[in-house]
Amino acid sequence: MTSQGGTRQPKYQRIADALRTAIQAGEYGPGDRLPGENDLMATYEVARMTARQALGVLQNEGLAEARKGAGVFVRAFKPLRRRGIERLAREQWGAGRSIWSEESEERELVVDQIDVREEEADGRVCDALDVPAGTRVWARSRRFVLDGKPVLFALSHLPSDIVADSAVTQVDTGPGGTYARLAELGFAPVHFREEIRSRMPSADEAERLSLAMGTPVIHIVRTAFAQGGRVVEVNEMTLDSASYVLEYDFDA
Amino acid sequence: MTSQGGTRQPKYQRIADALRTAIQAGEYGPGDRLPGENDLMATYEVARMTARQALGVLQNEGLAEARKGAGVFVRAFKPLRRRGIERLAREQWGAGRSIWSEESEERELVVDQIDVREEEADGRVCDALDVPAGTRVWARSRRFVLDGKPVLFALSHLPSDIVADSAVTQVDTGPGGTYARLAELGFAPVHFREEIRSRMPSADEAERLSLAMGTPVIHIVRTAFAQGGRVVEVNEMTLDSASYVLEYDFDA
DNA sequence: AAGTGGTCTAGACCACAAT
DNA sequence: TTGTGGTCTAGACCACTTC
Repeated sequence: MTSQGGTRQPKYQRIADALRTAIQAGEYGPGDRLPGENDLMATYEVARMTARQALGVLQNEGLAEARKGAGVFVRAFKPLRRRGIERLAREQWGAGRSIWSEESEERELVVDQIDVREEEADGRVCDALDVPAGTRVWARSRRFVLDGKPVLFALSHLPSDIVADSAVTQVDTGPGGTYARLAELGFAPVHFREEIRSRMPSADEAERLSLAMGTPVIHIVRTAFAQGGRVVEVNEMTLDSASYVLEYDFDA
Repeated sequence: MTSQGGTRQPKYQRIADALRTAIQAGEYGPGDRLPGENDLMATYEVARMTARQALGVLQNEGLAEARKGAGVFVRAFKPLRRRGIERLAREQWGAGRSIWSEESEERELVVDQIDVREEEADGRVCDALDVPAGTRVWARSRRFVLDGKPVLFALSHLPSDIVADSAVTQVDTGPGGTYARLAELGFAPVHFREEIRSRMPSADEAERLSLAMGTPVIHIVRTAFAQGGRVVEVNEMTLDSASYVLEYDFDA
């Protein structure tokens, strides 16, 4: 009687299925506590590791979240809407508004872990910026924390020969941000390309974004082009997938 | 000596870190076999479940893939590039080309699990289509398999009062596909909105797309608008995140 | 203090893949 | 046939949260 008792499915999957069904039926709402390891051991007559494995399935699916010493809870989602195209319209940053003001209405946005430095671009960045190997660039990295929850980490690279003497090299880039400064320097971005990937986070990323198990990250690489086609910025963003829905609006 | 021996990290994490470092250093390339459970038990002097847990970490990160009876292997990635905006330009489907011909150059594309039926739209679909509850709609679902690997599952809904007597209700929609037929009916899409989310797959989705552990799905909901703003199609797509990079190109 | 999840051990049988 | 990963048991100690 070690494994299946006539059925094809492993015990831990059957237990996970039962819990998942209960969640979807609304028996457990967002934030509710699920039956714990001890409960499952008793009701299903299985060993600790088996009950654990069942709860692990739900966590890996992103449906549940374990809190040490407290229990396993149904996760709640309330993602931000990020309008990929509107938010970069010239009027937005031209008017001195932050690109962030719209999507963080009524919520407390903190930008921390800010780091601004000049360095020699590595191969990957040179490729993206379309500059020769070893070119000097400014690197700006920062983390966005919304209502106490880290939601995004951004790493931006700009060629030094363009931004060297501007506020882009400062922690505070001033009204309208980096793109307003680039415009003043005669390198206003006129075209953008965003590449989107999704994958599971590294342990490092999971920590920086306080990600629960079973939470992928969305990776966006935005390339900004000035008139004439020169690349003026490459911005790599890593987002908590549970905190975002991306939106792109365009004509046929 | 049950858990840590002076260090803060769990053993299984240290083992996983060592393997991850080795992979990133190129000691194990894509497709290579990693040390198995028995190897790890011997070299790190741990129990089976601990070695197992270490390998589980890498699988959940999407870096490795277990093949029963064979071993654990480093995963390989070669994503398709999906150009979100260009691919929907009027010229593409207006000229009778399939929207798919571009991105599947030189590769064998099979469309299977095709299902076309009329039904009463549920609340979620009514909402998305902007029609009253209970409206009749045509539902088209199909799966795309590229070189033997399922990469995408699509479920499209269109209002019956628009498409009822057209080839949209047939398995084969004819040259140019659904959008060409809509154009002939006087409801050519002129505007699109794509909403993008990422999450871990349900067990069902994982099976339909043959997803390895640690592989998120990308969920795209595309809404097509005709002149005047009427919603003519809502298409929900579920993509294997390991098979895709999405690209959006637009002007400031 | 009691209960929870996190880690770990040392066994076991199974289905499957490679040889 | 041998080795692999998949499942499962029955214990154990720990750190943490809640009361």
